[in-house]
Amino acid sequence: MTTDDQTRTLARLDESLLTHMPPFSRLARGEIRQILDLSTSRRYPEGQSVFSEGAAADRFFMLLDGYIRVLRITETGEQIIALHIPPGQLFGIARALGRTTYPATAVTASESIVLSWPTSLWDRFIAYDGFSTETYKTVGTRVGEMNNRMVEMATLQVEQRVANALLRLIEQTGRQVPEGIEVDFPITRQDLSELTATTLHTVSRLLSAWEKDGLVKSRRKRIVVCDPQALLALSHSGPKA
DNA sequence: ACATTAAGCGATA
DNA sequence: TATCGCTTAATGT
Repeated sequence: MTTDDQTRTLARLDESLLTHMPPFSRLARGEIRQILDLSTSRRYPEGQSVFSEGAAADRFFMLLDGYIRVLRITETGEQIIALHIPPGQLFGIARALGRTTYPATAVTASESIVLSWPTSLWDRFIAYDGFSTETYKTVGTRVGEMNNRMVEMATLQVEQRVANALLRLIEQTGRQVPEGIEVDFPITRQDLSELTATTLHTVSRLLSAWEKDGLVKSRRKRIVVCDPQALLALSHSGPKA
């Protein structure tokens, strides 16, 4: 929110941008044209805040490219990462949750292209064929994921939590590379620790140990999973003897 | 089985 | 050069 090329609309957007995004895939070309003409597109550099927890939800968003990190801040100022959002998904859809403020903060995990609309248009969007069923489907998926993570936090040990988090990351945002599957955006040990409720030190030690056993390969801000099978086995093995 | 503290090192800007 | 990401050891709970 500090430096602004604020609401700069990029060069005229092509309809094909949205035709294959689930919330809009059932719409006619003309409808998509209208929707695009009502939208504002903006590019965010890595690490930029798109909106903040508690702020008035005056807009809702569609991620065209990049990755969004959804996080909350605790009373003591620590960050908790709730989930990551891949391209093609809506976010900041407070109205879908019956809220007038954003329930969490959204930060770009990598350079991102974001489309947004005023929340006042939400009811109009809901009327579009397939829009509401698709958006509630993604809401359901996210709630389910966070629910699973709650159970994990309460029952699993740190090593298994981190293994699970890594598996989900490559499943949702993985990119095939020669050595294996790489998390598609820059991610630090600190980030991974905020995802799994542990410390960056523990994550660092785990990754070092896994790397020695050939399960992963990591450099600064980049993590490649070489052996998902072994990681999966680790993720649901009981406490160590 | 973990967290915390501290120290140090290479990469990055 | 200063900061950041990362590693490791030692120590505490």
